[in-house]
Amino acid sequence: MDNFQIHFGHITHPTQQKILQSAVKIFSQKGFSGSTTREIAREAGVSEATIFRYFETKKDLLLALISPSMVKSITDLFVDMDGESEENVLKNFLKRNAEAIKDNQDLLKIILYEALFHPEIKEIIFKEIVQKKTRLLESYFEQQKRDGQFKDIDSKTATQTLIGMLIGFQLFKYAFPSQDTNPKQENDILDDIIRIFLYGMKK
Amino acid sequence: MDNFQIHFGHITHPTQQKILQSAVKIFSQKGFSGSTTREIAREAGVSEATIFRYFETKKDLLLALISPSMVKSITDLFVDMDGESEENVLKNFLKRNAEAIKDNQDLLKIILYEALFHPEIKEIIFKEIVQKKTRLLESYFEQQKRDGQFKDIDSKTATQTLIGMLIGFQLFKYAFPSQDTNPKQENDILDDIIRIFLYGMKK
Amino acid sequence: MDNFQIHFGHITHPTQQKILQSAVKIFSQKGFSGSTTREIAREAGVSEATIFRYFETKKDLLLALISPSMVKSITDLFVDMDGESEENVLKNFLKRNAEAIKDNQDLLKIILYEALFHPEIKEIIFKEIVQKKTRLLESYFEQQKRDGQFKDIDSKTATQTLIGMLIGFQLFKYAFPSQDTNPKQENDILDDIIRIFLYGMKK
Amino acid sequence: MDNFQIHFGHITHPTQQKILQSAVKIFSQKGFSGSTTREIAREAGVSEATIFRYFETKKDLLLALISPSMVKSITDLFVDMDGESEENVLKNFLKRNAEAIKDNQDLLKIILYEALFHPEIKEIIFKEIVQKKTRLLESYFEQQKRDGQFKDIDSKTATQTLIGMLIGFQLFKYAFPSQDTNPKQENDILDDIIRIFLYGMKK
DNA sequence: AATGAATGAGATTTCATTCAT
DNA sequence: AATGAATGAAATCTCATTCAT
Repeated sequence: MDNFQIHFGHITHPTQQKILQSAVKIFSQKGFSGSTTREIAREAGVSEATIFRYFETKKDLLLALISPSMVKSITDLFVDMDGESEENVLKNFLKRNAEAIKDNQDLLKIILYEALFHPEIKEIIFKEIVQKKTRLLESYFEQQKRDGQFKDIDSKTATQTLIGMLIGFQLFKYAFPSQDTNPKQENDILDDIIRIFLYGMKK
Repeated sequence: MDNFQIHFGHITHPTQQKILQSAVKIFSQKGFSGSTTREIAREAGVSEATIFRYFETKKDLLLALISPSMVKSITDLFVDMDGESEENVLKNFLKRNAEAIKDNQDLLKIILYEALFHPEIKEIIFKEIVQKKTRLLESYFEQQKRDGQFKDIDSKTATQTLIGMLIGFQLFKYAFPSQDTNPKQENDILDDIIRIFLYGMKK
Repeated sequence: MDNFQIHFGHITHPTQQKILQSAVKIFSQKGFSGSTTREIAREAGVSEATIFRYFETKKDLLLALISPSMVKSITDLFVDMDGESEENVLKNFLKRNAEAIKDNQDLLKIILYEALFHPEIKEIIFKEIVQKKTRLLESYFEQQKRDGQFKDIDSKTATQTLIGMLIGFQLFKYAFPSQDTNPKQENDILDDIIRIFLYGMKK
Repeated sequence: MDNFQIHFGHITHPTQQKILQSAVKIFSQKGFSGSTTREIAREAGVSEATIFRYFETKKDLLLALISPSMVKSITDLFVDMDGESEENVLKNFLKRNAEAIKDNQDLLKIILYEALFHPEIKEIIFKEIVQKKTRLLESYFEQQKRDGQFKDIDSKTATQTLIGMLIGFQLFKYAFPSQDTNPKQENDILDDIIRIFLYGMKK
C-alpha cells in the first residue's frame, strides 16, 4: 500500500513473484505464525496448492523472502561513506539507510521480528546487515579518531549508539505514526540527530 | 530461565501464577501464535482445561500478561530523574531502565513483538511506556534548555534520540550476545553513550 | 418468568428444589443437550459440584423432572369429564387442560422435545399422558354414541382430532405469540373450537 | 432410513449433498446439540475437515438445511385449494400436506424442534410455512362464509383448528406409531377428520 | 502450470464429572 | 452439606499439505 512493490530479482516466474509479494504483505501484517497459507493464496490470487508448487513448506516461503541474496540486495545499495564534511558523510549514511528502510519496511519488519524466533534468520541478519554496517562505521570512526577529529570513544560503542539513534528514529516514525510524536519534518529531525551525535563525538 | 521469576502481584491463585509464568516463558520463545496451550499447560504442570478455567481464551492469557497494571508495575519503578549532575541524572535514568529491561526481558520481548499485530497492545505500550518516558525526558530537556545548559535542539527529537541509544544498547546486548559485538563492560558502555549524548546536547 | 414456580412435591431438600427449578428453566430455554450444568448451577446459585451431590448424572437430573410421579402430578389434576351439557363437559376439559399446560409450559416443552430422543421419556408420556387422556375421551365418545348424541365416527379418530385441536390452539398461542395470529380472547377461541367440534360430531 | 433421499436442489457438489443428507439423518435422530460433527462425517463417509470446507460452522450446517429456499421447496408443492366440493377441497389440502410431511419427515422434525431454541428458524417457519398455509385457508373460509356455506366462525380460529387437526393426526401417526393407537386406514381417518370439521363449520 | 477437493494431525475450547477439604 | 479446584475426554474448528486431474 504505502510500500513499493518489491521485485525479487533472482526469481523468474511471475506467479512466484506474486506469491512472494503477497507473503511479504501478509507476514508483515500478522507475523509468520499468525498468517495462513490460505490468506497468502487469496492475496496472490492463486490456489493454496500453487504456493506449494513453488515452495515446499510455509517455512521455505519465509526463508525465500530472507534469502541472503534478498537481504544483500537491500543492504548493498549503500555501502560507501562519502561526502565533503563529517556532517555530510553521516547525513548521507543515515538518509540512505532511512530510504532503504522505507522502501523495504514490510520485509524488514518480517526479518527483524522473525529473527526473534528463528536462529537461522538471526544469523543472516547478523552477517548481512549488522556486521556490514558495523564494520563500515567502525572503520570510519577509527579513521576519524586517527585524524584527531573524534574523541577517544570506543568505536563499537559509537557505532551501536548511532545505529540505535537510527532505529529510534524509525521506531517513532513507523510504530507510533499517527500519534504526532514528532511534528517536525523528517529531514530536520535527521539533521538534529546528526548534530547531537557529531557534537558528542567531536573533540 | 535466564529470567527472574516474575510475580504477578495482583493475581492471587498459585495455579494462575504458574500458568502466567509458563506463558511468559513459552510465548517469549515462540511468539504468541507459535505457542500452543498444550505446551504452556505442560510447562505449568497443569492440564489444558485448567488454563481455560483461569483464562477464557488463549488471547486473554496474552492480554493478562500485558494488562496495564502489569506494564505499569514494570515502568513505574523509575519515574524520577535525579542525581547531582546532568551526567548523573541521565546515567541513573539509563541504568535504571536497563535494569528494568533486564529483569523483564521475556515479558518485554512478548510485548514488543505482539504489539505489532495487536493494536490494543500497541495502545498499552504507547500509553504506559512510551508516553511516560517521553514526557519525563522532554520536560527534563526543556528545563535544561531554559537553564541555558542545553543547545536549542527540539526536545522531542532529543528524547527519541536518547531512547534510540538505549534501544541500540539493549539490542546489541540481547539480540547478538554471544557474538562478542562489544567486549567492554556494560557500565563503561553506558558511560560512553552518555558522554556522546551529553556533549552533543550541551552548549 | 411467566411461569409458576413448580414445586416438586416428593423432593424434600430446598437445594434440590432450587436445582430442579433451575433445570426446568434452562432445559426449556436451550434443550437438554444444549444446556450445561454450569448454567444450571449458576441459575440455582449453587456450585456445579452440588448438582452432582443430588443427581448422579446430568441425565438423571432430566429424568427427575420427568419422573412418572412428576408427570402424574400434572396430569392427574383433571381426570373427570363433567358438566351439565356436552358443550360444558368439553369446554371444562379443554379449559382445564389449557390451564394445566399454561402452568407447566416449561416442563412440558422439555418433555415433548426430549421425548423425541429419549425412548424412556416417550414411554412415560405415552403411558401417563396420552393413554390417560385418550381413554378418558374415547370412553366419553363411546358413551355419547351409545346415547345417540354423536355420529358414528370412530372414537379414536375423534379423540385424536380433539387433542389436535387443543394442540393447534396451544401452538399458535405459545409458539407465535407476538405475531398477533389471533387477536380474539382465549375464552372465545375455545368456545369456537368446541362449536366446530361439537357440531361436527353431533347427529 | 424410512425417509426419501432428499435432494437439495440448489446445492451442486455431491460431497456437499452427502453431508447435508447425513446431517438430516443424524440431527433428526439426536437433535442438533446432541449430534456431533464426527457422527455426521462418519455417516457421510468424509472427514470432519471436509464438513468444515463446505459449512463454516456446525450451526451453518443446520441453517443450510433450513434455508428459506429449502423450506420453500417443501411447502410450495401444494398451494392451491381446489376440488369439486368443499369436502374434496379440504381433503385434497390435507392429503397433499400429509404427503409433503411424509416425504420430508426427518427434515420437518428438525425444523420444528430446533425452532424451539433458534429464533431465526422460528422466523423462517412462521414466514414460509405458517403464514402461507394460514392465509390460504383463511381466505378460503372467508369465501365460504360470504357464499353462505359456513357458519360465522372466526376464520383465524377455524384455520388454527384445522391445522391443529392435521398436526394431531401426524403426531399420533409418527410419534406413537407402533402403539396401535389407531388401526384404521390413513385415508379413512382423514375422511373422518374432514367430516368432523366440515359438519362443524357448515350452516 | 494450476487447482479443487480432501484430509491427518493438531489447536483451542467445552463440559460433565471427581475429589479433597 | 457444600464447594473450589482440577481434569479426561471429547467437541468444534484450523491449517499446512497432498494428490488426481
